Amino acid sequence: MRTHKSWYGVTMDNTAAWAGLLRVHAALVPVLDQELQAAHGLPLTWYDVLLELNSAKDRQLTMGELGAKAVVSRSRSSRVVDELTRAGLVERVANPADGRSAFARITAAGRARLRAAAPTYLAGIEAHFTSRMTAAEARTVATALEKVLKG
Amino acid sequence: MRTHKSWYGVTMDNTAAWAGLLRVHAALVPVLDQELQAAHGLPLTWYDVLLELNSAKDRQLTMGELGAKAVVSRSRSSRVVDELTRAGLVERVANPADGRSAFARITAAGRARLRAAAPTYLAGIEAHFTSRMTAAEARTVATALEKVLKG
DNA sequence: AGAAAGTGTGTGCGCACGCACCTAACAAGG
DNA sequence: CCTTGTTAGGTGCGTGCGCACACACTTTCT
Repeated sequence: MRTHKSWYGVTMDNTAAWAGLLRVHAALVPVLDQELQAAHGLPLTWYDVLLELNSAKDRQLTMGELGAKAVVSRSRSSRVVDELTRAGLVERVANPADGRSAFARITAAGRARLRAAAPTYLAGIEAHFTSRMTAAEARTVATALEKVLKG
Repeated sequence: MRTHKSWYGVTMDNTAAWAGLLRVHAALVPVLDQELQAAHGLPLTWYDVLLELNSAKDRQLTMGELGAKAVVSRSRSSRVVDELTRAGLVERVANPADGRSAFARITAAGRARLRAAAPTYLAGIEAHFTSRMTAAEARTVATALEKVLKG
């Protein structure tokens, strides 16, 4: 140990990657969220849930699946789906195979809203994140973080 | 565009890095926070603030500086310093050069607590994050994210 | 010096979030 | 069929968080 200054600090080489992740998250999430909300009235959470539903089989997911795939928790997902339902972007549909669970399915309006908002989000990611690094670095970051998730 | 499936989704190559960052953050922060809290009664926010103060000149920082450097906002930093003061890990000391501002300075007890907690945090980062990628990848992630912050 | 503009902090307030619990519905075993 | 255990989902509740405001002090300008 103690190969670098302040061995118990996140400024150490081994932990610089993690420290950077924390800072970048803290810095960029509010910016992207506000850009998205200002341009399309969509909170980042709504976008994430809509995206997950849209890419799912039959464009629907149970609450459990949604909570597992999305960034937010299951209980939070349930409330977000409530809001999205009130906004007409998602509909709750009963699960014939299991009376306990109900699917959340994205509506046509939801898909339209998602398609409209996507360019804004992508442009924000590009402007604030991806454009600050090389393409090779972006690929490395992606593969490294995916390996972290798989573990 | 449309070089990959679902061009408006974060699963696209260009945005995979950002998507991974969001997921990894959501997955790991609660884990590391609970590990740290279970072992040393330190929330991750406390650790971050203590670390920032400890590495600052004279081991003290104004609220504005702290809010800028730490992961949390300035207003939140003020309250965290309150809690840390109550716990005896930080003390508020008046700024002779400016009557409005007051420094938050880490105490000896605070430094001891930080040094005790550090191995746990570092081990957690290693176990859940760094060990899942190669050393070269970790370096690339670190440099890429630092470039994002500098921009 | 006095007034006006600017800047650093603390704090009331509302919002987003997750945990723990509760209920309803399935599954297993007699 | 009834009982017991298990699982999915909704919801009350506490908490962490940042915004916007208020206040105190400082700086600048006349």
